[in-house]
Amino acid sequence: MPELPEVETVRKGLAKQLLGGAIENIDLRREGLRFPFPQELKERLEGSVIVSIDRRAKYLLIRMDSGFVWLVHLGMTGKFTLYHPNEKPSEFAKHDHVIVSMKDGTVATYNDPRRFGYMDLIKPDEEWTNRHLARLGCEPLSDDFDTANLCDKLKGKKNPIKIALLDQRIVAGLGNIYVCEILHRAGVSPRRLSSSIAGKNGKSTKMAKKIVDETKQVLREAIEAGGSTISDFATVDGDLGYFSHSFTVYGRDGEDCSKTNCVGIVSKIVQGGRSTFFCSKCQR
DNA sequence: AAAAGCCCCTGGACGC
DNA sequence: TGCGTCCAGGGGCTTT
Repeated sequence: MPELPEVETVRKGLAKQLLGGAIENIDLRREGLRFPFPQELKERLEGSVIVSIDRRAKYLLIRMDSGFVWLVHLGMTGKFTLYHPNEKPSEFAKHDHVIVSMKDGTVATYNDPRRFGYMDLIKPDEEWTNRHLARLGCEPLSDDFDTANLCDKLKGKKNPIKIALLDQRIVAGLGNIYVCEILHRAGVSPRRLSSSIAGKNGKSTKMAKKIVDETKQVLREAIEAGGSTISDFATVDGDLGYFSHSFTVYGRDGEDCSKTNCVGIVSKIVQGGRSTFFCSKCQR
């Protein structure tokens, strides 16, 4: 469930408490999540010190002093919960699959009912060849993601823009909710062909610029709000985010379009097997 | 090569 | 209260 802003919120929460700490023990309470846990995950991480916690797209990259990187994807329902040394849980909850015990007594549990999450262990200097990271497009909040970059990626594409923006090779970190919101803010129909947004002869379109601008804007707002919440996402501290109240189209089918002067009604369609919410009046 | 479809999994909401 | 059905924010993999 977590999209980029939520993962960013989790990253900050984890970093705040775990940075500089040494991992004493990792308890893998099942064989794996979506994929089996890497063979050496436990032994390579135990005893290591966490030197930084970064985010790439929706992945958490927990970097060790040994040069190894612990990659974590939260899937749809992955959640970390942190316990201070003096508030260790007496027993573990259902779906607590990974328990990380730090030398200072801090405990982090990874809970994931649907087990769509996954973990990988990246050897030193092998980040750029990792199967999850190698083909990712640029970070939407970086300067690399601009109108020219987007148009270049969309050039000649015959799929709907909604599908393209969900493709992590085009731009990395957007999910279903934020793509709906971005297209609504940008006034672009989710059904519009990607190639029509790319423009012709290297000339970009106003729609592409709107999409880029609104992408950065909505992500910044959501990160600011501490990530959004729908049903079962909580930040690493257990606090809920409030950005979900700011969704203008997601989950609002049947409601009046919230755009000033627009008299449309939000509708719900299915694209690529997933729900798209949009206003056919102001999104063209 | 690109696009479309399938699948992994549990739980909550809803209808009867 | 107890079913059955549908749906969920992701992405890797296979098929066309």
